[in-house]
Amino acid sequence: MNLRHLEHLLALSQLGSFSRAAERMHITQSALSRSIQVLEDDLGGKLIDRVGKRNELTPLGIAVVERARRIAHEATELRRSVELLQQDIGGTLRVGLGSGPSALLMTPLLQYMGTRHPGLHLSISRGPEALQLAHLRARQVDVLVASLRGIAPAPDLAIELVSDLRACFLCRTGHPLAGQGPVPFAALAAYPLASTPMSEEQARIMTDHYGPQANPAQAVTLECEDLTSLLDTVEVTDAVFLGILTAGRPGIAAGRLVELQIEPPLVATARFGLVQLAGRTEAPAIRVLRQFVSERLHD
Amino acid sequence: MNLRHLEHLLALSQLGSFSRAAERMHITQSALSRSIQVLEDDLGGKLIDRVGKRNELTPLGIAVVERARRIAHEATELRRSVELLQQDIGGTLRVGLGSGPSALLMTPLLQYMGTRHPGLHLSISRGPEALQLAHLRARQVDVLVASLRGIAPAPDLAIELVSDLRACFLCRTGHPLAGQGPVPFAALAAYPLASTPMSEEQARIMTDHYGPQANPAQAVTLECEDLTSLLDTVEVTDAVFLGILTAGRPGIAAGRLVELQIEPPLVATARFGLVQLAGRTEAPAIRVLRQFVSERLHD
DNA sequence: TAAAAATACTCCATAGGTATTTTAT
DNA sequence: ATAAAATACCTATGGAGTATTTTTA
Repeated sequence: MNLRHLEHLLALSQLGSFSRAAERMHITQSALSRSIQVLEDDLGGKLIDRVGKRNELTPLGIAVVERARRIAHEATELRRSVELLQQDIGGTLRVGLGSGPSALLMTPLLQYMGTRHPGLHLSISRGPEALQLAHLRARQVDVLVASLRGIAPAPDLAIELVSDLRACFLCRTGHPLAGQGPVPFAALAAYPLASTPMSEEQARIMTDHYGPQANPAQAVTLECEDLTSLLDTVEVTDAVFLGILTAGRPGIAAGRLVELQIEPPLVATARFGLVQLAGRTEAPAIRVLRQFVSERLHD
Repeated sequence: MNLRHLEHLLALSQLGSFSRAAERMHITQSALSRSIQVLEDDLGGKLIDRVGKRNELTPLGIAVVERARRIAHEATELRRSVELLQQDIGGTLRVGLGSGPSALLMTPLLQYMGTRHPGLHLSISRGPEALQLAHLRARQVDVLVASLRGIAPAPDLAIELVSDLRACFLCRTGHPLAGQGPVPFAALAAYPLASTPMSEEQARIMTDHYGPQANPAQAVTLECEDLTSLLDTVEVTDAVFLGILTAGRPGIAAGRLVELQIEPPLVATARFGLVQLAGRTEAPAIRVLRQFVSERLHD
C-alpha cells in the first residue's frame, strides 16, 4: 500500500471509470488498472465492483476510501505546510530578546510580523541573557537577539553579529553642557546619568576611557531597562543619556535631543546579533528576523 | 514522498539514530540514510540535523514529523479496519427485512448481533417489499431478508433461497377440530382464520388447493403482521392460524398448540431468502447474517 | 580510535508504457 | 460493434543490499 495507490483509488471512486481516473492521474488506463489490483491484493479483498461501464465501490472499498481520503488530505497538507514553511509564510518562530534588543525591537517586531508576515506564529520571550541562553539550549526558543558582549563564545553556539551600534552621550537641546564643544567626562558629574543596565564588558570600556569614576555602578544614577522612558526623562530634565545613538534618533530628528561631545570621545559600540545553536538548521523564518533586525538596527 | 519514507522519518525521530531506526524498519543503515535523503530532496529542505551521534529534527523536520505521525496512524488504522471488516468483527451491515422475516427474526437478530458480534454496526429497516427493493437498488441497504414469493427475479438482483419453511394450520390444543383426524377445508369456515398478509402467489396456492373460497382476501378474518400476536390469539380462542409451522414451534412444544390436519393436506412452503444486487461484492458481515438466518429458519 | 553516517556499486522488484485481448453494453 | 477494462510483455526507476569511505565524539 502506497500513497499513490490510495490516490488512484480515490480518483477511481470519484470518476467511476478507470480510463478517466487514469487520465486524471496522468498514467495509462492499464497502469491504473494494475495499481488497483495491487491494492486489492495487498488489502486482501475487492475494492471495486466492475459492473461494466459503471464501477462501484464494494463495502470494503467504501471503508478504504473513507480512510484513504483522510490520508491523502493529510499528505497534501504536509506538502502545503512544507511549502509555507520554506517561503517564510508559515510555521512558528520563537525568539528570545535580550534587554537591549527588547527595548529597541519588541514592539516594532510584533507590528512588523503582524502586518508583513501574518501567517507566521511569533513567540517572543524576554529576560536575562543567562536564562535566554538556557532556553536556547533547551530548544525552547529558536534564536536569541541579544547584545553579544554579554555572551561568551561557546562551541555549541552560532553567534552572528548583525549590527554594531555606536554608543554616545545625549542630552536635551537646551542643556547647559550642549553646544559648547567637547567637555571632559568629569563635567557630567553635576548631572544625573541615565542608562540601561550594562554588562561587565561595557563597564570595562567606560573605565578604560574615563577612569574608575566612570564605572557605571557609581556613575549611572538613573538605570532602567526601558529606553523610551529614559529618553523621555532626558528630554525634560538635565539628565544625560548614555547609550545607543540609534535609540535617540527620533528625539534628535525632532530637535529635542543633541549629542554631547565628550573629551576624549567615546569609542564604543553595542554589538547586537543573533545567537543560535551551532550545527542546527535554522528555521526558515529566521531569515525574516535577521532582515528585520539588520534593517532596524543601524546608525 | 511515500508512506515508507514517512515511517522511516518517524522511526529516526523517535530513536535518534540511523542505525537503530534502520534496525526497527528491518532495513540496513545505508538504506535508511538514503531514504531520509530522498525525502529531504523531495520536500526541499533538511529534516535532520546530523550532530554526530545525536540526530535532531530541524524546524522543518518537526513540522513534517507532526503530520507524518498522523498519516502513519491513519494508514495503520486503515489496515486494521480492513482486517476487522474481513473478519466480520467490524463494519456496517444494513439489512432490510420483509414482513415475514421481520416477525420471525428482528428481535433475535438484534440480540444475536449485540451479543455475538458487538463490533458490527447493524441497521435494520422494515417495510413493504417494494420499498425495500427500491432501497436495495439505491444502495440504502446492503441486503434484504424476505419471502421470495413476492419478489420477481430480475437481472440486477441476486436472489438466494436460504430456507424453505412448511406452511400449516395450527389451533389451540382443546380446539373442537383438534385431534379428530383430517378435516375438510370447509370445516374451517366456522372459525376465524388468522394469518399474516399473503402475497399474490401465496393466495394462488391456497385457491389451487382448496378452491375459490380459500382466497385469503375472503377466508382470512384476522390479518396482522405480528406473528406473536396472532399466535397468542389463537392459543386462547377458537381461531385457526395459517402460516409457518416454525412460528408455532414454541406453542406446540409447550402443548398449547397443535397442527390441524386438513384434507387435502396443504403442500406449501414459505420461501425465505436473501436478496442482493447482482454482480456486487457482498459485505463480509453478510456471511454472519446468512448463517444466522439459516440457523433460525428451519422446520 | 571506534562508532555512526554517507557514499559507491550492484541487483531486482515494481510502476509504468505499448500493444493486444477480453468483456460488457 | 464499440468502448472499457484486463492482460502480456518490455523498460526504467527506485529501493535495498554489500562493501567502503568519511565523519565525529
